[in-house]
Amino acid sequence: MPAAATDRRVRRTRELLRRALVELILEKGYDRITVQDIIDRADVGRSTFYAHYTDKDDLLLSGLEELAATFEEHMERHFASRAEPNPVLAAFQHADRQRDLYKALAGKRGAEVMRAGLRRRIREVMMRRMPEFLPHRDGAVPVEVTMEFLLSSLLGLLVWWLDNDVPYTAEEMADMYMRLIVPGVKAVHGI
Amino acid sequence: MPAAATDRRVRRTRELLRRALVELILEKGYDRITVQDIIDRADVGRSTFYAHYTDKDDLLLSGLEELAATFEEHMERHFASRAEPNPVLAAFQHADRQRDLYKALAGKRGAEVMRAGLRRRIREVMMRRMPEFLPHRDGAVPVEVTMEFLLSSLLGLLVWWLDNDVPYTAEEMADMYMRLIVPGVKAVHGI
Amino acid sequence: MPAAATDRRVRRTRELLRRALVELILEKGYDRITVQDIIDRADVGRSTFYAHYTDKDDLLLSGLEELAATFEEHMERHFASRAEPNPVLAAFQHADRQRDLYKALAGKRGAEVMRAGLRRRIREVMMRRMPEFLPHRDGAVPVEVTMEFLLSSLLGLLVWWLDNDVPYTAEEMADMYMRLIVPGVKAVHGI
Amino acid sequence: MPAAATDRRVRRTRELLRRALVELILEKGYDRITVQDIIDRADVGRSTFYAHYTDKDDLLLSGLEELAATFEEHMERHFASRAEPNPVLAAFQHADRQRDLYKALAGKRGAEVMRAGLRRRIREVMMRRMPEFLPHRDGAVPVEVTMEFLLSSLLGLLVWWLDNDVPYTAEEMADMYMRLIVPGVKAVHGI
DNA sequence: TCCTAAGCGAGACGGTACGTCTTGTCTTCCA
DNA sequence: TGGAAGACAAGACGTACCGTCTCGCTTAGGA
Repeated sequence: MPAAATDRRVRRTRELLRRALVELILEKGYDRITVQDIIDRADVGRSTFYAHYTDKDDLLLSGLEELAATFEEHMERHFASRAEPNPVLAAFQHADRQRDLYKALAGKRGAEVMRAGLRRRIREVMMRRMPEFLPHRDGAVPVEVTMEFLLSSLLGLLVWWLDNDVPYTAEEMADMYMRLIVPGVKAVHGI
Repeated sequence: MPAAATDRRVRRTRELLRRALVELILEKGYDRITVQDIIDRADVGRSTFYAHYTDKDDLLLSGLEELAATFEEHMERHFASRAEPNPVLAAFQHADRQRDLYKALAGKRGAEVMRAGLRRRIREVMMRRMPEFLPHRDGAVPVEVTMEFLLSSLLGLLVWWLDNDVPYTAEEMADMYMRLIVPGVKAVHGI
Repeated sequence: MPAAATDRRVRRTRELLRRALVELILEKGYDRITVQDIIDRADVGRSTFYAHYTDKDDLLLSGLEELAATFEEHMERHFASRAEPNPVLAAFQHADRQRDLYKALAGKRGAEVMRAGLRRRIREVMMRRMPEFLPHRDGAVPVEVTMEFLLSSLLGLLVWWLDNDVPYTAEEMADMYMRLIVPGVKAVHGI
Repeated sequence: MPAAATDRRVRRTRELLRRALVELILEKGYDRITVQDIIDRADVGRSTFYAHYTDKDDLLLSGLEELAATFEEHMERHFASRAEPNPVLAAFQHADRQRDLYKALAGKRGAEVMRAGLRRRIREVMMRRMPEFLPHRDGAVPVEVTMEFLLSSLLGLLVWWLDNDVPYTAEEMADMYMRLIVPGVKAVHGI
């Protein structure tokens, strides 16, 4: 079996479908898209679509994996090249450089299921890193509360910034976010 | 015209439909509900449903109006009876006393469209009140950024608290939220 | 109980409904008419309609009774005033003088149920009169066959004449019909 | 494109639908049948029905085309095999051999729209053939009147014979019909 | 003159069928 | 042998009518 060639074709088809989905989301919003729209745009047969993805949602979420992969790379470069690396800044920068993709996936034209997946992933990362910075203290706010707080405010600002094309740079957004959260977190966790 | 009797019947039917929707959301989530489910539960004819609401969404959003109305009342009582009234606390309390309704409308089984509506409403209230407390200053974070920050973190914590039945009281939640945001807002806006 | 006045009102309402139906049939055909159309045109409440008739069909068929009644009168006058009375001619004349009513009830914009009722009624009259003129003979066509033949051809010509506003007089139509059927009937029944 | 296989499937589906309709008409009459009844009986999806026919009426009328096609064949065989071919006899024979189909389509359980279509088709055939046999003469009955007369009486007798399962053979019916009409037509058109 | 019963309008309602739309499965052919 | 074409079953959608119903208003005899 010519495995290499097959792989190439499979990859191509998947790419066509993903691209079509992103375009269509930006044009009319995830909810108004039908599978028919996608396969027409990708110029692919109906059965082909279902051979690769179980769902419209499945196709969408496959985009999340892709995004996460490129974000990892971006993070590594960021940490390698900076004296004071800041993951929040890295996130805003990454989003800025792939605005359309981010808007399609996380923005208001995107799908709730996508935002939920994004949230879960970031939460997982946070759960690994946070306890180290925010040791539990008597009388302090529980770590999980602080984490939901940080998560919601970060995602809220990020999506708002993207959706409305707010004219601040990634650096400005990250800076403002930090200035808003740091004092409270310090006060509450006594660091 | 027999307006009074007709009004009474109309009100009753709408109430049946709203109640049925809330029950069903809590049972299986908004997205999996069909109009047929709703009218079966409410024991109402299909055409009757469409005589009152254009949509499943329309019915859902009518619940938001209702909620907003009862919240107004709650707020007034709260401000009348307290030495140091706190709108955030009032919100957590109101949600606590109508947990099921709030979970159905704003929770993860509810609909995105509902959360968006809720967000818009709260934003409007904030837009009227905030500028007074957060006067614009050179070098400060723009008010709109602070507002999105406060909005996202408040809604994020509220929905997380409801959805997961996190065992803190409304008072504790409001207190933790305030402790997390106040220092940052003070620092940034110099008050 | 104020019976007289009540009767008057009832009669008026029924008349309004019948008139509305006939008008609407001529305008857009029986099948495309809804009960709502009728009561709007008659300016009558929905429940009033159903208080008087069970159905659109019921209202329609009530017109048949009315028609039959006026036809009876017409026949009597016809027989009283003519040396050689001819029921076929009487029928064409009666239809001619109430063209609109006939067209609405029996024509192509009318209803099948109406034509069937008309056919049944005429058949009943024929069944009482025919055997006298067409005594059963060996080898002859059975009376019932002849009767269906006469019935179909009479109604067919009558409706065709009305629906297409064919420019022959009632007298001419009756005459042609007679000239077409008499020789055959005479030959077959040996009279 | 897999045209052959698709064609086969399409034909099969249409056949299933037609068969289901005929069965249902004979069971409960055209008017009482719903599209749901038809697709349940044919074991076909709702959308499939509407992919092939716009309507219940459309499906019904497609049966007329089918009938006309088989009638053409029957006529040719009849004319080829007989010394004195008679179209009227051919019609009665054809109906006799497909009694159920004819009863469903043209009978009293069928639809008015079907009978109207049948009438129109036969009229068209007659219009091509009649003038040749019935040349216009002064004082004679106009050809169109004679034609409506022949059409109504033929269809009337045919449908009556089918609907009531009248125990005469096709030959007897054709013979009686001819004996009833020929003398009149001869007398009137002087042939 | 008031009372009261019937006829009536208005229109909400439960129910049923419609024709449309989308989904995910399947079969068949083609490259 | 994988992908394209597209027929198909399933079932929800929003619309259109139907026949039932409840409610007050009007009206004209009989008290």
